[in-house]
Amino acid sequence: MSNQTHDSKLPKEYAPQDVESDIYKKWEESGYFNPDNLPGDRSDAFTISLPPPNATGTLHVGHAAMLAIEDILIRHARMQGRDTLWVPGTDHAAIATESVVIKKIQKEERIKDPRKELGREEVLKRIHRFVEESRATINDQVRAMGASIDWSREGYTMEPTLNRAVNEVFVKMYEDGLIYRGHRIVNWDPKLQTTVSDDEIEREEIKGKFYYLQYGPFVIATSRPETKFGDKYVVMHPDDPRYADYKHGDTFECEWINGPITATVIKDEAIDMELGTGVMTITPWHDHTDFEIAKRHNLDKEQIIDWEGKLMPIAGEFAGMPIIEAREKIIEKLQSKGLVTKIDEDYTHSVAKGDRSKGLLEPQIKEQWFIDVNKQVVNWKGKKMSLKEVMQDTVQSGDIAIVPDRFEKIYFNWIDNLHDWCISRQIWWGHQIPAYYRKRGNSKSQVTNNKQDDIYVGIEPPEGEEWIRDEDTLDTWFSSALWTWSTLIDKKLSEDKTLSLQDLLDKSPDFKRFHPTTVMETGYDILFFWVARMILMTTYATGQIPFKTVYLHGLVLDKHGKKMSKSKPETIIDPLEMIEEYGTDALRLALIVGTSPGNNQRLSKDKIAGYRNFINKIWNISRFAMMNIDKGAVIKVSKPQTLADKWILSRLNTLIAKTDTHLENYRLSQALESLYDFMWHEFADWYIEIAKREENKQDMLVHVLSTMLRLFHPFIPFVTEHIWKLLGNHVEFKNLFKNQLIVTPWPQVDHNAVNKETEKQFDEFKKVVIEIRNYKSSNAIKMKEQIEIHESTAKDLNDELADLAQSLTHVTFATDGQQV
RNA sequence: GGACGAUUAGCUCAGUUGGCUAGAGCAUCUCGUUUACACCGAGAGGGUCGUAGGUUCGAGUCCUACAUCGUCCACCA
Repeated sequence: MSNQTHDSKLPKEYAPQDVESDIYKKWEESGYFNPDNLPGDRSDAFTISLPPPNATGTLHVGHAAMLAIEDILIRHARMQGRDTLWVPGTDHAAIATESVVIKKIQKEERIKDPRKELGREEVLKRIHRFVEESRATINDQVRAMGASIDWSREGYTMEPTLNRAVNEVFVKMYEDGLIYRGHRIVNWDPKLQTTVSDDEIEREEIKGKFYYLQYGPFVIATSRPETKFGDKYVVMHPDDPRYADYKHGDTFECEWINGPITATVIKDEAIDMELGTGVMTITPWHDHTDFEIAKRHNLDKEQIIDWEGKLMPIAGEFAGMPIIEAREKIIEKLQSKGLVTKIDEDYTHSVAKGDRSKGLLEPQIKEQWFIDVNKQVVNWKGKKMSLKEVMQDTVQSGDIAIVPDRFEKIYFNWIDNLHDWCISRQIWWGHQIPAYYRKRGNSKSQVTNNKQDDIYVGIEPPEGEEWIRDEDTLDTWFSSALWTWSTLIDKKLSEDKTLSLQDLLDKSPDFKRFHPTTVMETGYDILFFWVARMILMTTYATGQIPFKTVYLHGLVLDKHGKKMSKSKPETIIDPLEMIEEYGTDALRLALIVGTSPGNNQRLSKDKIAGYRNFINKIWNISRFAMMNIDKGAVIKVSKPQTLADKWILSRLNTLIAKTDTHLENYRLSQALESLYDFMWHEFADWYIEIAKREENKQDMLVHVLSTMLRLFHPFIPFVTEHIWKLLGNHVEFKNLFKNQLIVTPWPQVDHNAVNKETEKQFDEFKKVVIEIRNYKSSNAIKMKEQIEIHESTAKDLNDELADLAQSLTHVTFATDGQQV
């Protein structure tokens, strides 16, 4: 029974589950999420690109927080009459998705090595299908959060338009010499069989052994003896007095793991004299520092560990062994030769692990594609700058602001340490690199991507069958970095291959209308991965900044301040379960109140339940109003009659101004706390209590309530929309309810209504009432029908207020405020 | 090793450019079924704002040092 239109039968408790999905449907049908359909004249664009959730898994509570924050900003802007767009989309999440699907195939179909057994085409087909399914699931969950997203503009990092953008940027960078292919030391993940970028590394402190080995006349120290087979260079600082007798380039014979070798002395300033013995041997193939030293002195490099993480034939009897296993055995052998001088059993050092695979990474030399971050060829503000410099400039100049601003320091710190970005990945799922190779001359051997090949880089494949495309795909962040503008490119236009990238941008109406975007709201944990790279790629490709403000939220932790993790299901708060139990609005409040940008927050069911109670309070305030207002009444905003009226109007307008200021400065939590406090502790606790005792409150009640519904709407869209409709059915008021949905306008401050003197008077009155109640409470036991009131307490009140005070305290005292 | 945070009531946290007699929610205690709400109402207790200095008419807020916890970064052999 739909009894909710009969006010007398409005239930005492608000049941979000009964109304939320219908309300969302109405919103979608209204078309208001699409700025093209918004009423009014709108020119000032307000755009947010939704950070695309990964195509894997489901929505977690971190996503929920992100959606709540962005929806608040978006709804507020829309109600203010701005040209408001929120673009959604999905990220293909290359490595993450591919490994999830591979594992799924292995488990469900018992195919050991899907890549080998099914082939590239079939595997990609499966991944596509998987992504389609999980995209639909995620989008429904985004809807459940109430996000007022323009679904008609949904983007996807693997769609043709974005692929076009990716290829265009790649080619442009290649032609500018910003993308190059070269043998560099990369982070190799033996588990996933691909390179990963510096930012995809997790470092972990581990305890291990530290071995001191006799190497000819020197003692060298290492934690990785298994890399030492090929070491034939011994390096020391040129100024080290201990080794002054040895000259750069000196050679000597010495006994080593698998027999005698000839070693060469190298002097290099990278050596720390204080550390260990001040001497080390180098393994350029498997260590970043060593690689740099070898490069400086043009030394030989040799691979010791293969791509699976096993020792190569150079290791002799140890060949084929995994490194950990080999380590002990090598030491045993060295010990038998008397070459181990000392073993430090308790040595902490850090190791690199892949943040996806969690497996140990091995530095390897490999020919890969890189983006040069130091080459000064980027046009920016009339100068030639490097990508690094442009990234610095955007924030330094204030073009982009980061909230909270302390992250600007962290951002600069990251740029200072930034190396060339390795962008090629040896996986299938992703944007394939638009590079093609052709064997030079008439060699019959296979194309090997080496220097002897011709290279062609372009949007379209080159003519001729002998060209073979690079098998590798691009780092997923390469495409995500284009997100703010690639999603605004007109999809039809992008099919026209005759247009340049610049043409595409110039001719895409959405790009011109909505870019740069207004706010990028995302977690601080992907500041480097994504935010910085959007700045890098967007400034380069479009000449524009991607966004004006970066708002960073913190992590959502469990009740005990721990990260929620899949391995500990009891710590996980599932947003969908919370929505089911408490309603979306309550969850949204719990995710916003008490949080501040850049700081982690704790979430518990208790907190959500607390805000569920508040939602119900709003419901009952509205219920009271509707029970006390004649059905079908035509409401006008009449002049305030009593002190209480003037007071609530003054407070209401102060609140509107305060809410505006807070929201403009991204202080969402404080905006909400002011609203909460007014609604409950001023409107409900005082004004409504007085409204029960004073006459003619209909106009004022509708005015305050409808204003509050609008102020609250960005934060708690469902319950406010629901009440808005009920109220619209109940009374007529300034035509505000006729369009049924709360879209516009945002309440304006009536400065005339703000009166500090009135507020002060009312505060005095409140004080008296509280004092009486307090007195009554402390004398509860002796009290019967009446109570003695000190003259001083009530003497300031006029007759009218004295009556009111009596009524509010259920105390009778004599007229003139005299004691009884 | 470098950088950045946090430290405010029993718990979780706000506190905007220095003006605060330091706030909220939860928890605790007392009272209360007054026709919006027990997912409620009325009241109470509870903090020398990590420590030590400094700047200022005035500091939770700015500066310095220290302590504890946490996060990020780094090519320590």
